[in-house]
Amino acid sequence: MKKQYIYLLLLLFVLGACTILLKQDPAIAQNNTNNNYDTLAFNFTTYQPSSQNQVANKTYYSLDYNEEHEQANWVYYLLTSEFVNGTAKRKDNFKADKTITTESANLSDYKKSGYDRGHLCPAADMKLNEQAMSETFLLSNMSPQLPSFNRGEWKRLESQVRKWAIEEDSIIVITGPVFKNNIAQIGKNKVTVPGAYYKVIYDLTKPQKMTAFIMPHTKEIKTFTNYQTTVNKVEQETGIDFFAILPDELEENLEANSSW
DNA sequence: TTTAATGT
Repeated sequence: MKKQYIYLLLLLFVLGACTILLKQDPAIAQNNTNNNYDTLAFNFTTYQPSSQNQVANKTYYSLDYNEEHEQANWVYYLLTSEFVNGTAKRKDNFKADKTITTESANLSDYKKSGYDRGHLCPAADMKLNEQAMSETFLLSNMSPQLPSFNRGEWKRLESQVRKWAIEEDSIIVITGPVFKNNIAQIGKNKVTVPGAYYKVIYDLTKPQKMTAFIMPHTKEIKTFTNYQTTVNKVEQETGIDFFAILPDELEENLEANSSW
């Protein structure tokens, strides 16, 4: 009888140790639980960028809402092959984000503005399930984009990011506007039409690497590869601090290079 | 092709 208790205690101890070990790196630990997508739900704040305004957490991504410009400073999410290869279909159910305390932009702001409701987190990155897809249509995830930009070179960059997610298994993606040389303001809420957009990509698997893009928001534009840059450059342009949790030396090294 | 949207 006593021996059985000892074995039971031993088993519990081992299980406990395993749980603690798996929890050490949330983003990677989640990736190991292939069949439970709820753990991919956005409960990792480890690599969240510095916030300037209201952070709103969605199920599969989070964003920092900038009331002055009526759009996010950044959207941030983990992109895996499961998200890219999902089967959820677009429903184009654009809607205001009622969780934004200062109120998000609304549908009439964009109506007949001549600008697309451009997704910051693309709908095609959230094919995992209906809820994931639906949450990308919140107006807090939108930025007014020239149709030629949104459906052209920016779209091609978004496709490339999805290819990287499949190649690398999982990557962290951060996307947002650069509020410099802004083009216009649209609607009653005066939604800023930004002068440029950035993307920051971080592959956590070893060897770790980062890359970034800053693309001018213009009709005339070169192939997106011409706009590849470093995370440091994006920090300079936006004032956002990315991956502050990394050890300083690693952060400096990764952010100074565009090693993709 | 699908993806990303607008207008009817």
